[in-house]
Amino acid sequence: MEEAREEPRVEAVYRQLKAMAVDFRLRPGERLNEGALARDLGTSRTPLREALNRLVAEGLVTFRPGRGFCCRSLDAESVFDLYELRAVLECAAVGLACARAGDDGIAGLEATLAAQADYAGKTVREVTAGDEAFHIAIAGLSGNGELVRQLQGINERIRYIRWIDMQTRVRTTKGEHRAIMAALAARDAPAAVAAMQGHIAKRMDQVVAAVREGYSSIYVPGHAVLFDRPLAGGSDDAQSRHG
Amino acid sequence: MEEAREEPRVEAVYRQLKAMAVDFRLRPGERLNEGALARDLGTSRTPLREALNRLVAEGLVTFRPGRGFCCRSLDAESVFDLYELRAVLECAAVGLACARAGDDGIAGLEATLAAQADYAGKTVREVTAGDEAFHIAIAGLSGNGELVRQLQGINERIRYIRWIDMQTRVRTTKGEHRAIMAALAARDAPAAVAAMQGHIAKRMDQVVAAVREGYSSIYVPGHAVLFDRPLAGGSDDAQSRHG
DNA sequence: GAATGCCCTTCTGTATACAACGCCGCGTGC
DNA sequence: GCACGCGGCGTTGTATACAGAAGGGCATTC
Repeated sequence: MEEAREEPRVEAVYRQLKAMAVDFRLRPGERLNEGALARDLGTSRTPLREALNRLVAEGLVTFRPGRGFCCRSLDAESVFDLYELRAVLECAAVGLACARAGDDGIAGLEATLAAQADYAGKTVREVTAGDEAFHIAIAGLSGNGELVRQLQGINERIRYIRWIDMQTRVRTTKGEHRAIMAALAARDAPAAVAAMQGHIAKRMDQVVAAVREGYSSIYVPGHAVLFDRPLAGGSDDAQSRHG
Repeated sequence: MEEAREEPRVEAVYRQLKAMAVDFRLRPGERLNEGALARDLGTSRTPLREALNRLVAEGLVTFRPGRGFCCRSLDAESVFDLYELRAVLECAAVGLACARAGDDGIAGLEATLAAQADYAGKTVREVTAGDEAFHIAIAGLSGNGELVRQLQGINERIRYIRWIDMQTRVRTTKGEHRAIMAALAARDAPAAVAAMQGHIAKRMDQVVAAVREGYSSIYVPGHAVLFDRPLAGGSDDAQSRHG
């Protein structure tokens, strides 16, 4: 079972467009030319517009009647709001997970975390995907499917920022994840929530400050290639070697 | 300035379809015939499908490739998840509002609440709209636009259930709202969060139980007319008169 | 020289046409 | 008698055509 071989045009277009919007290959403020975009994606305008409408509802693309679609912009306020919302949801998730997760679920999460221990040779994209997967897995352990769904929507909108952030913060992430994991394994909800809150809030401060102080060249062309460059470091002991 | 006189077809279609989906005039499980629906709405299939795609992304409509669109269904699990998520978001909102709301914002909210005191002659739809508006206004005072946005999306999905719930619970709502308002005015975040949590959790238990125990005729045809019937009661003193 | 109005181009908004797929009923074969 | 296959009908999926609006450039006028 490689994949469902029946994939409608619009589905492929949708996924491609989403990927383009997430990593800002569609630049904000710039009107998307439907004709050209449809040609590039090898389709017609009808499925293209259907896909774009879905992305509008998800907040990845904006739409102004008569003027067409354009990619969202990431100002400091939106980033702050999204990070704050993410913190709220993830803290709630980990608290619920402490109460509801099965032992096998926690064991599985620990295994996943262990598998991510060595990030040597991985790209920023891959490491960030692992980070996101860890957080989503916790949300999954909360048992609330809607919570997972909302969180995924938020993740898509801040993924670009997390890529940037992850370029410099790889090493501190792991320890914080371990602390969250430990509290979760101990079913210590207050500790888990506190650890999660601290984990996200620290990132939020750094990220929002960066966006606010004019580093709004977050979406510069050519930036994206950095995310596919393998990282230098090895296991988490690398941190002490650098110290 | 009555309204922006330039309203594209798709926008009108979208709002009409959303209204139909919210109050389950589109019945769940039943395939929507695009041709017929387009004819009914006086448009063609293209804008109809664009609107439906937006509703899919919002979770009001589901879509299965090759088989078309149909209205979401509200099983007990979804309702539980949505209420739980709503509680998480609203508790966070009221906590943030305690810290951030301006005095004028709080005054405005108090005025709104006072204006809702008398529900004599109002329909369930109207009273529920007021209830929702109160909660959304609190979220607005949190200063987090994304939080408001997410909450509105959730509200649309559970509005039908709140209509049903509100038929019997009108009177208790008001006192609870006053308690939340008082804690918010006193900037007492823990009390406000606790009041909000209790307010929503109480409703959640009742509502989920009702859905779970086979009262899944929540979306029976003809049910909707009840929501447009004026209520009997008067001001909140009515409660003591009944007691 | 600058500003404003008009025309042209290009793009969006919507309808419609056609192709492909799924669904249902019937017939045939085992 | 049951199951499998086939064909017709209806629906969805996609392309394309056309109309209307927005934006830009040029000319004209003050």
